[in-house]
Amino acid sequence: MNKPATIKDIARQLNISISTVSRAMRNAPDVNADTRKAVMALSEELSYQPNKLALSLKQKQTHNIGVIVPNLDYVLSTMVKGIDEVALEAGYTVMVCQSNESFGREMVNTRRLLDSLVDGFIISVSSETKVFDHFKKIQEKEMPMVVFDRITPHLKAPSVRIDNMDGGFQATEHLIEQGYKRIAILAGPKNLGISNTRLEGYIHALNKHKIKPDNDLIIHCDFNQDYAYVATQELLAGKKKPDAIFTISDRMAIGAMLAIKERGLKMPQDIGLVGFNNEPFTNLVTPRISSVDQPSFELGKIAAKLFIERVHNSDMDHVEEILKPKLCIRESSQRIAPKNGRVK
Amino acid sequence: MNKPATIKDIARQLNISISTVSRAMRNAPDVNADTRKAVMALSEELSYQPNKLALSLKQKQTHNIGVIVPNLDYVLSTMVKGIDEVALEAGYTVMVCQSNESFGREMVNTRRLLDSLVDGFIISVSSETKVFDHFKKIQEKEMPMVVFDRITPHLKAPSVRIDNMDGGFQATEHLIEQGYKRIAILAGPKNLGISNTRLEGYIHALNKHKIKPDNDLIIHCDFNQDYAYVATQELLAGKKKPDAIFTISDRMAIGAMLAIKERGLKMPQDIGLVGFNNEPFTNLVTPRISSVDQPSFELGKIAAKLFIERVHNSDMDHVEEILKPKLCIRESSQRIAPKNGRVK
DNA sequence: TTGTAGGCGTTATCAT
DNA sequence: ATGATAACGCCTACAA
Repeated sequence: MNKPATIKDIARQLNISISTVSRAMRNAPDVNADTRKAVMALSEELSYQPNKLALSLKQKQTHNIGVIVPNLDYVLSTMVKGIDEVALEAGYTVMVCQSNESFGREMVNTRRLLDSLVDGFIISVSSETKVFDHFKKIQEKEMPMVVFDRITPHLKAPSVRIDNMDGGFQATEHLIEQGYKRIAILAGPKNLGISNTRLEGYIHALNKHKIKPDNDLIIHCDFNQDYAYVATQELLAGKKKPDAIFTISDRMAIGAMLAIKERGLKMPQDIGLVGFNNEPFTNLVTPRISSVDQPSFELGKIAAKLFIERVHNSDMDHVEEILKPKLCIRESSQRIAPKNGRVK
Repeated sequence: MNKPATIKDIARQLNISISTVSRAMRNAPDVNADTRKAVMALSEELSYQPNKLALSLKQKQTHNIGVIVPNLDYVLSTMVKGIDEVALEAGYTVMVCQSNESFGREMVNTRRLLDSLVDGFIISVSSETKVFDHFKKIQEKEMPMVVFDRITPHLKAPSVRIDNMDGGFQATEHLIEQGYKRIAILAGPKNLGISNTRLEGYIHALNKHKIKPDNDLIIHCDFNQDYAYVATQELLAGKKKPDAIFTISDRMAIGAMLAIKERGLKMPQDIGLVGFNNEPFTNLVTPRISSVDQPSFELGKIAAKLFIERVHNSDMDHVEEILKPKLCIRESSQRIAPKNGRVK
C-alpha cells in the first residue's frame, strides 16, 4: 500500500508549515499567491487527496447518508436512484443497505452506519419491523432522519410517501365501475402500513358505492407471488368466489394471475385484476395487468431533498409529503370499452 | 446533537487513564478484573460506541467495501445481495453506488469512495466505460479490487463471472435443435464484454452445426427493451427474415416479443425466442420465454469471498472464477415436445 | 496492572 | 502571510 501523500509531505518538501499548506489548499484568502501556486503544483504532482476520515473526525460530519431499504426491487431501487441523484448533487455520498425485510438485519445495518459512518438516515422500514428502538436511537442522537415509502406512525420524522389510500381507492373504484361486484383484496402483512392504507382505500371505495365489505374477501398474506398464488387458489375454490381481485403489489398480481389461469378463468371477462406499482412486466404479460403507478424516482428525489433540508432545520418532523399515484388501466380489468379510444 | 461518549469521558468519570479504558474495552489480557467491570458498566450506561472514524484513521482501514454497479436491476441487485451477505459476515460494511451505466458517474463514485472511505472495491463495469484510469488508480494504491459479472480484459484483477460463451452456446444450440434455421441474435453494445462473449457462443453453436453465420442476423443494439423492439421490427420487415431470435437479455427479449406479436407471428411455431438472465417475468408472459439462468446470488457471494481473500493475499490477479449458466427451456422456443414430460 | 506520550491527517486559534 | 500548537477519538509503545 504505497501510502497517499498528506499535507505534511507537501509542507516538508516545500519547507513551509503544515497550516500554510492547509490554507493554500482551501483557497483561504490570506496566503501568498506564489506559495499557493507551489502548493498546488506539488499536490498535483503527488496526486494529493485530502483524507476524508481525518476531516470527518475533525468536523464531526461525514457527508454520507445511510439509506436503509428492505430490498432493492423495482420500486425501491428506482427510489434509491432518485435519492442518489439529489444527494450526489448536494455533495453527499449514499450508503445503501438492504435489510432483506429482516428486523435483525435492519438493526445491524443501522447500528453499523450509526458508528460515525453517516450524518443521518433515509429509511424505508422493513415489513418485519415492529419495534423501532434502533431508529429511535438515531433520533436520540439528534441525527437527521427521513422516512420514505414505507412510513410508520411510530417514527416522528419528515417523510414522503405516496397516497396509498388513494391508490387503493382508484383501483377499487375502477373495478366497481367496470361492473365487478365481488371484489377481493390481497393485502400484505397486517403490520405493514402501506398494506393497511391500501386496504382502507379499498374499503372507502366500496362504501362510496354502497357495497358492503366482506371479510372473506379480504386476505392478508405475505408480500410475494407464492403466497398470493395460494391465497387466490383458495379464494377461487371457496363458495363465495370473487369476480375481481385487487392485489397491493404487482408480484402478488402475478401470483393471482397464475391461479386464475390455472382455473381456466378469463380476464377481464370472468374476473378482473388490478395490481400496484406498475412494474414494467405488467405491460408484458397476457393479458396486460392494470396497475397503480407511483412516481418512484420523484419520491426518492424528494426524500433526499427533505433530508438535506432537515440537516439545517431540525423542526421538520411534521413535514409529510404525499405524492399521488395514478391507475394505469389495461386489459386485465377493462371490460367496458373506454369512450375515447384504446387501452394503453 | 448531544454528543456520544468517548473513552475519555469514561476515563475521567472513573478516574483512570484513557489507555486503561481502551484496554479494558478490547479485552486486553493485562487489565484488572474490577477495572474492566467498572469500565464495562459505565460504557454501557453511557451507551458508549467506539468511533469508527478515529479507528479507521488510526488503523488506516475502514472495513468498508465499495461496490460499484452500473444499475440495480434484477440480476445485479441479486448479486449485491450475495456480496452483502458474505461481507457482513466478515465484518465489512458494503457501500453500493450505481453508475447508471454512465462513465462519468462511475468515475465520480469511484473517486469519492477512494477518498479513504473504503478498503477496496468490488466492481461491475458500466457499459459506457472504455477508459479504465479511475479503476487503475485503485490498483496503483494497491487496494484490493475484484471485478464481477461485467469484467474486462483491461483490468488485471481477480474476477468472477458466468460463462457467457457457454450461455450463448446453450441458447443457440437449443434453437438449432428445435429446428430453427435462421437464428438472429440481438447482442448488446459492441464494447460490452458480456455482449461479445454471448455472441461468440452463438457463433460457436452455429459453426458446430455447420450453419454459416449471417451478418444480417447479428444485431448490436443498446441493452434495453425499446432498442430491441425496433431492431426486431426491422429484422422482421427485412427480406431475410429470421425464424428465431436469441436476445442477450430478458428485457431485450420482451422488446423482441412485442414486435413479434405485433406482426402476428406465433411463438414458438413461426419464430423461436430465447432470452438471458431468467428474470422472474420470463415465466409470466405468454408464451413463457426460454432464458439462460445465471446463479446471481452465488456469484455475488463469490465476489465477496474473493475480495476478502484478496485482502490478505495480493497475488490473486490471475484468479478467475467462472460459473456455469443453465438454459431454462420454456414455451417460446420449444416446438418439439421434450422426451420426458412437460415443459416447466 | 496502570499511566504517559506520541501519532493518525486535518483544521482552527493564536501568535509572530 | 506564515508558523506553532492543540484538538478530534483512538491505539500503542514504553515507562512506571
